[in-house]
Amino acid sequence: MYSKELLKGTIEIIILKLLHENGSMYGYEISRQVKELTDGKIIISEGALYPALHKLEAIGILTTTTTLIGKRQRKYYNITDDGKKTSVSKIYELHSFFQSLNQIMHFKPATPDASFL
Amino acid sequence: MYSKELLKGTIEIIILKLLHENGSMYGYEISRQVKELTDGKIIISEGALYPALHKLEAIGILTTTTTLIGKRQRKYYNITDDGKKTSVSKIYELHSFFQSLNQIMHFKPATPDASFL
DNA sequence: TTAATTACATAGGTAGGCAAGGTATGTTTA
DNA sequence: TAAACATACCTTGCCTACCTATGTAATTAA
Repeated sequence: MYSKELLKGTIEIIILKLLHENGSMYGYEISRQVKELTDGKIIISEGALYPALHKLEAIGILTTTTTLIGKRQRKYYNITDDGKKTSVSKIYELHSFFQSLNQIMHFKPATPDASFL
Repeated sequence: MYSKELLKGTIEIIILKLLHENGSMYGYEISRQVKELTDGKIIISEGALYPALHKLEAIGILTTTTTLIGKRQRKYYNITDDGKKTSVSKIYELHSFFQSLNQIMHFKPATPDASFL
């Protein structure tokens, strides 16, 4: 696992990115998918995930629909049109930040690339 | 300027990277150089910079030598051998984190690259 | 002579994320 | 059949890195 500080500010963007791609997901599914996509290297804890989802719902970025699978509830988070716009701008911001950081870190040649949407 | 949260966890790494490259710098110089390298897009505030430098000094990553320029003091921070090791591992960690994030964000093709040292 | 820049520093507040805990159902395995 | 693990939701309390604001003081430019 990485230094806990690095993840700050990125969790919300990760959530929005996944929801933008998939339209609708439930909390546990999001946490699983992040773990799977990163080979277990990025783990979003529940104490970070659920408060973040609730906040995004509260500000109208997400809506929820709850269903029952057997007796167990499952709460789907759906991204709104507003959320999609927010998602795009946040992803863009993260990408720009990376490029700025690269000007210091020289991780790789700065190849402008906007294929992330 | 970027979301303040994104910078979290990276300030220390930025400081170590610059000091590893230049051997010795003073606080104000570091803040200027970060601003210049990133075209003003990344600003390290003094309230973040000086506490970070003091912390790194306290744990033996940096040493200091104070000189006088006219009547004004200037405090140079020098990176120790221990600091160089820390620097390398932190930079590597940041690079790995970026690669993991890319597996979610698809910013660009994941081209393994270790030319950042 | 006033403003901007250089150069250091600290105090107080914010907020995101973590650790830990709680509740409950479903499934596997020993 | 019992224990262990996985699924699925959630909250509280705490940490700490960072920001804003403020302070001091010398130097330089307008």
